[in-house]
Amino acid sequence: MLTRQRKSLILERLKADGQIVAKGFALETGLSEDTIRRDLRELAGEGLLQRVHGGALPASPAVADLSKRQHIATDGKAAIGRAAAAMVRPGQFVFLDGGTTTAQLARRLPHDLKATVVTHSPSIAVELAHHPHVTVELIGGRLFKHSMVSVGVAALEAIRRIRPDVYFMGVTGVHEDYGLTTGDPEEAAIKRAICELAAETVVLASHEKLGAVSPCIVVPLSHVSSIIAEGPMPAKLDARLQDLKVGIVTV
Amino acid sequence: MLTRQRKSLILERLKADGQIVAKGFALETGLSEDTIRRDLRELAGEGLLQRVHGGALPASPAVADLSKRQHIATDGKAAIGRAAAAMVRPGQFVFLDGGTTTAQLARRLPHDLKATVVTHSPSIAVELAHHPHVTVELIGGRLFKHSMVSVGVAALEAIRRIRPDVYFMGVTGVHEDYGLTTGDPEEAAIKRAICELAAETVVLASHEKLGAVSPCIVVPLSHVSSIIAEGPMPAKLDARLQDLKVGIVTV
DNA sequence: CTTGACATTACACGATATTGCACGAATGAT
DNA sequence: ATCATTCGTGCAATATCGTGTAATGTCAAG
Repeated sequence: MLTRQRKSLILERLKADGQIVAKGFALETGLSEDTIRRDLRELAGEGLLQRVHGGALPASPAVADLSKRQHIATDGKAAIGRAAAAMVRPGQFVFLDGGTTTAQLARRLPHDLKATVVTHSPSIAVELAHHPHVTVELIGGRLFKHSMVSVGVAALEAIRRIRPDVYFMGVTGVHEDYGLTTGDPEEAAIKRAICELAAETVVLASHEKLGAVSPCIVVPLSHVSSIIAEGPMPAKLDARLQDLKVGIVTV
Repeated sequence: MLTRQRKSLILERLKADGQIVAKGFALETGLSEDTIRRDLRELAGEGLLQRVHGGALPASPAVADLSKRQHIATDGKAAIGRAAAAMVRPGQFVFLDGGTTTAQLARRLPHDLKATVVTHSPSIAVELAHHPHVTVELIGGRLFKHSMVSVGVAALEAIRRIRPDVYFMGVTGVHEDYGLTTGDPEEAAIKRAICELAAETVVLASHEKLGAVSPCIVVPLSHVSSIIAEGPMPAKLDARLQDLKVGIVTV
């Protein structure tokens, strides 16, 4: 990777996330920490960003407006995204769910990854536009604005035609008895369909989802291959997952 | 290999990949690194690319992502967007093309408008998420990242099932003889399909598009109901449009 | 056909830039 | 106060750059 590209990548990320963590960024990009640190120092010298211990912040503190702050995902979601991104193998055919956590995943995919990503979320698609070697396949349908995903029969029909290697699913509840749940019945149906077609299903769950239950059941826990969760797993849920031989990754 | 060929090969590759690595390119082409470097230096001298250590990057930050381009929308595009937004009637079934101009349209739609908007562009869909009473229908397909629109057979198939009241089309060329043109054949085909299905087609053209021609023909001017253009219309084009009874709105 | 002017290319080499590593200093967390 | 990170600097290894030079190829005039 060329120096210039690296630097613009850093600035881009900085604008998107509102921060850069030197070590994390080095890991994501596969570059050495030294190089990243050097770049950060130089960019700071040019006044393009503000160097801080551990990473960097945008040069102008004005960027800290409220709308952007909302977009800054919690550290937990970022960590989940990073862990999930690391699971994607080159050449795979991946289905990405909608939601802020999966958006983090999309952003964290290695910059040089060659793969095909299918999604029913326009915001995820926009996110993936920056990845030069990722082919994006968009699932159409009626847009459910709350979650920013396509739903309805058109979406279902399009989904039925694909067989993803792995489905990264976002949910609002992961419960030992009720399984995976979400708030909208249409969305639940779509998730269910994808889950049944995908060879593997990986669930991304930030802390508040663990042990929680939402109105609509997606699938029981037995349909899940792995779960990437934030923080400590509640004992009951953990036991249940172990029982079902579901892979557990905590970040 | 001739110098000219080499140079155009370099520029072509640069446009496709967004970067050139001197050593790698030399290896691929079987040419010596010196030659490549010389070419790069010369091209940089002509301002056709940007020389960096290790290779070269595109001269214009035109490759800068669409989101950036949207934010620097010209006043003209904003005005076109506003005029077009005013044409939308409540309850209509509208197809919105991708592109920066149509993004302006989406942003300018009255906040209380009740209508259905179909689009094959995820960025337009994201834009429309803020409109509480607009139902959004997304057309899926393979994502053509340059323009951020779905293309391919899947997109075409989905489009064939709808009959929009009005199609707001963006193009890169509006010419008295060649009609409407754009840069990508797939995209042109999609535009053509939508145009044929829509009851009305309204073309949005910022100033630089008037009288211009791009490689791929979409449809002749006779297929257009109205055109919303920025600034003075070239005389020939104006005459031709009048002839064909195409409505003309200048902003 | 030969010759010489000119352009292009490949190679050599010193100069410069980049990178990764080591180590002591600085920083932040416990 | 202690400890683990993170930082910054110096340094050596490597990669890349630009220039000079010789070799090769092209072309037109003689």
